[in-house]
Amino acid sequence: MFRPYRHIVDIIRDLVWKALQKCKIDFDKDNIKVEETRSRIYGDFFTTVAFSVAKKYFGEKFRENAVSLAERIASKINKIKPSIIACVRAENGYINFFLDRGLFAKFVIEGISHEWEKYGVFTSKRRKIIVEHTSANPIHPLHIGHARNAFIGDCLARINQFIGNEVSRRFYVNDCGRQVAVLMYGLRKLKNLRSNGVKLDHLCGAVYSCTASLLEANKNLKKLMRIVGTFRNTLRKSISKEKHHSFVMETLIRSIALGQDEIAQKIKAIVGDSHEVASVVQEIENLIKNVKISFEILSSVASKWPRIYYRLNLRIDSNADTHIRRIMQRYERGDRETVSYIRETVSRILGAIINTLKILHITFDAFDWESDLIWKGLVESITNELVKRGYAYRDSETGALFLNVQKILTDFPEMREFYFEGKNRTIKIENVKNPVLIRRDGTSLYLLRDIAYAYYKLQSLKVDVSINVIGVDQKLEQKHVVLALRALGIKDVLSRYKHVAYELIRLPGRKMSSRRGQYVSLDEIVIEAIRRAYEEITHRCERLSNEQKYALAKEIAIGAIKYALLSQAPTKVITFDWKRVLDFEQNSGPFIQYAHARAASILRKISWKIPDKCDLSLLKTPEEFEVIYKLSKFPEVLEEVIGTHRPDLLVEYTNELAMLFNKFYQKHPVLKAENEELKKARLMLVATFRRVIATAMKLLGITPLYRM
RNA sequence: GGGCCCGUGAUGUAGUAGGAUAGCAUGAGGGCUUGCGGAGCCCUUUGUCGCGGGUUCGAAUCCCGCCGGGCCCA
Repeated sequence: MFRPYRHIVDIIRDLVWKALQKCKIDFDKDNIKVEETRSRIYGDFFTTVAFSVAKKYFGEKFRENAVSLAERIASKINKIKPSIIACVRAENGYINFFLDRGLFAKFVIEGISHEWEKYGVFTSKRRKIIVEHTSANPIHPLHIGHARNAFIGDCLARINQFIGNEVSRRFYVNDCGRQVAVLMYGLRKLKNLRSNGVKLDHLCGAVYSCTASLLEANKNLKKLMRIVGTFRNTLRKSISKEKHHSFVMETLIRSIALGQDEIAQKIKAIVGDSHEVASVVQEIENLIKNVKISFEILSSVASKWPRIYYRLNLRIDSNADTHIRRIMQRYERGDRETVSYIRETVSRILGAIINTLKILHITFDAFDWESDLIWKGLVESITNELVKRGYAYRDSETGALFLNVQKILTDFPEMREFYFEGKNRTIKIENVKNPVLIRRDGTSLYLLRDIAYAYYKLQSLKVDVSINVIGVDQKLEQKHVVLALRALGIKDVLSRYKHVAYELIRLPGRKMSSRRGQYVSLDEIVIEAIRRAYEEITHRCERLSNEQKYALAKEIAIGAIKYALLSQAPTKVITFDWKRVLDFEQNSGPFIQYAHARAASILRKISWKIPDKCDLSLLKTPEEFEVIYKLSKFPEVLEEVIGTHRPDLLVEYTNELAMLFNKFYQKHPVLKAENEELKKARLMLVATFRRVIATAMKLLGITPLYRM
């Protein structure tokens, strides 16, 4: 383990602490904050410890004391400092540290070359870890929302593996939900459906969207009809006194239903605005809005997949819901025919999904089927255990089985802060709502199966930590999972089960939805990106063969897509934009690949024979120093990424590193350096840079390119 | 109605365990190449850090209230 940045910070902290002691000032060493300066005019590191001390010991005359204190500390440090710190200056209460750039260069580059491809590993602890990610419903193609999930999960898995953890990448196959049953129902209605060369996940996605949209539209229509009936009665009652003709009511209903707002307004004016009438009108208007939306969706789905849509439209049953529920029940029960049909279909769709991910260099170690958890009896035993321990109860009124979150929060105080996120003063435990685990009709909810799965991962697979990349919309549900695990006796659940929440990707103006067929599929993005990259390459390198060009274009395209999606903090909502995803300019995947290729090109010219001995302390120019300084922070960045689950920090780091290298490259010749010694030292710097950025890129899942 | 997240130049963003002149990219304008690969580099331009209070020597950062967007639960 080599952590140069941290090493220097420790040295400085130690110096400051010793100086404080000499000044007879008592101050906790861990509270001495040493940071990187924002601008080099203030040196390379600084500390504000003088302010903290002044605040602690002198309330008034604060400023004077801080300033003079900083000066005293600085002069003390100057007497005892090691040679790697060139000088220490007090300015305005700040204490600034200037490195000896030559010694620093030697220290950092020698250290890195000792570790080489292992540089960046910041811990020696070995742990068994699961990273569960993507876990998309196996009924439609992946869209960019899933891509964000996959990239975050894959990056975290890669880093964990890199630092020496035993990592298992898992995909949770959600095959017991209603969605799968809906798809199966649709497929059955479309016997002998031909794929015509369409990838299976895309074909099934179309069937699913069409089926689900039709079902939703029917449901909304039925609801509307029902309420219109009620509305008539209400109106009759409230208007009869005024002896309006029923003709008026009919016209009102029709005008609302047809969206003739003006007419509706006029009639409402005549009828009058009793509360009763107003609320029913409101309800009808909402329902009509829903019906309208349903039909808009239907028309968009129909125009996308006319063949499937029209065939389905003719064949769908009026009681389709019953059929679907029956499919679910048969599957859960293990009915042989249903099982083999669903298993086979889902496996094939899953295969198509895996293919998409494989192109993006994302693979899995295991697929955990939801149905297996049920068939093995795990869900049942978890339920029994929760009941036995008194954390699940049957509600006499509703007949449903609830998870007793209130009791868990009462019994385990440490879970309160987690659940309320620090703001436990405003909410009371008795106001918390207990979630349902099993409905009255005996069907279980996702929550229960998710609890079983989480329990399985931690206890049966015996891992230290389970990292779960799941959208923020699941936040509450994930909290319930953690609470349930605590109730089941896992005491250290808070440190072992991590929900990595990421925001969803939106289409301009609306949410992405597989159910409604509104999405941009990952496959089409990949294809388009490769096409763009291929075009670009054709302009640049004419000599390459078509296969070589294609292979390069593929890696560049993948780099661009991954970069675009990983570069933003997971907490931010991304609105999808082709321009951003296909950006090959600066601050992009290809940009860092280009920097790597430039360094590789230099090294290729010396046949990769990196000088073994050279005077690294010759590397003193600002451009050289900045690259080295950035290199020294690599392990710290990885630690931060692991601690916060934020791959965007690594993306940012890599981009900055590439930028600094480009600046160095532009200004200082390497192979044509002023003298032989300097050339060797710069070659060493280039080799070290290439090594570190290659590691960083691999951790992001972006392929380092040697030519492009 | 209750809770969580986000709000930073025209656009997309970094910085939020308080610290110096708010960093970067895109866009726009100008310049650099017979080269260690120009998918690059340099310069110019654009900010009431959503709004209003408060705490502090010091606030984009912490506290309170509001506004806008997203999500979850009703």
